[in-house]
Amino acid sequence: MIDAAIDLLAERGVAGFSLAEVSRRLGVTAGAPYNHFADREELLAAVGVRAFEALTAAIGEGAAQASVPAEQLAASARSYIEFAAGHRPLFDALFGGGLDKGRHPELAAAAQLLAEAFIGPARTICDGDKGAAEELALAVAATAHGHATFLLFDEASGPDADAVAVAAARAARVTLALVAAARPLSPG
Amino acid sequence: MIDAAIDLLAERGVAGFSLAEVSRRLGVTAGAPYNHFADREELLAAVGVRAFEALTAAIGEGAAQASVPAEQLAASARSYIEFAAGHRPLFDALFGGGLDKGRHPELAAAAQLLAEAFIGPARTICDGDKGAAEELALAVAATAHGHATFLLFDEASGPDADAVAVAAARAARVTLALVAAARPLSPG
DNA sequence: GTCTATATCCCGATAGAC
DNA sequence: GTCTATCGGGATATAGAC
Repeated sequence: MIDAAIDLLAERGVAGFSLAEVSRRLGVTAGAPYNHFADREELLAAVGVRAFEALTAAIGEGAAQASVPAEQLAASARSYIEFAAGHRPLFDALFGGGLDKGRHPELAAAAQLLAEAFIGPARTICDGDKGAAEELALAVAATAHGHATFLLFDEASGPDADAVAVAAARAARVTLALVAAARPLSPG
Repeated sequence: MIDAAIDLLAERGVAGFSLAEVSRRLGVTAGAPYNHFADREELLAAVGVRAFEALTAAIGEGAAQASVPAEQLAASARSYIEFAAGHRPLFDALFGGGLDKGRHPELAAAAQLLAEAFIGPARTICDGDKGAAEELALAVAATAHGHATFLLFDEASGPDADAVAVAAARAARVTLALVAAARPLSPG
């Protein structure tokens, strides 16, 4: 059922997402989902958890292709943007404001895992300084998110492959600059 | 009428935004707005233009409080985050995906003005190199946007003033790092 | 040219059958 | 414990009156 919800969200976006339509696709009547989820918001949260997991996985795969922490972060930023471009409705759903982290702890946990995907390499870079590592990780994630958002805004209808590549490259470049700034004493 | 729409958006968010409710507040019937706007999306776009203008103005006011370009950019980043925290529904509406820039050129123009608010100081910093200036501006804006988004996500219900200040300070710090990276040859 | 009245559709949620 | 049938509410958009 969550799968059907994801498909629907991917097709119609968060606005066109309704329990009734999910039911229709599953071949049941409109009220059936209420036995499995309290309301529309709860199903959305479940989808959000899946989306966070998918994004985290994409980040991880990107990072795995590099060996040095700085490049891992840069690859993560690239993956972040590619994910946003490739799974736009899910991405919108995550940060579009429809989800309330406070009411759904599982969502907070999934978001935390995403954050840690950035914190891992950052910790190595800022070896020892935990606060600096978290700030670097946040800065890199924020950079990736911002570039992703602006890309989606510019390419409102259909993401152009070239534009995605440009945005990803930019974010990676900025990431390396942030890494360099975070360890001014190490060899660049 | 746009004013009423803005008020409604500010109260109920983009999801609870409907032409019917706007009509109700104006004391007219549900179909009246269709003589002034083709459909719901068109009114939303008009509100989006206003929101972009307000954000651009806030950025400008922030920048005006500083004299040196690097500090102007940092102040702009702070203002960006404070605007997001202070006018959350409008901010969500801008980047929540409900707006199609392609179908509403006025929206693209308003977004362009916002971009230029960042490009101005960046141009001074990257004196001469236009490409570098635009890239720096984009990086700063992306950083501000990312920090703002994560702040709103964390503080889902009611933005805490301290959290806003922390996020704003972080974004400003990152901005200064980006400026420093953009002109490695100038005195820091 | 501006609004009212109306038609049509769809959604969320509850109460009750299998 | 899972679904069907249904109620009530509200939104979009059109057709027609002032």
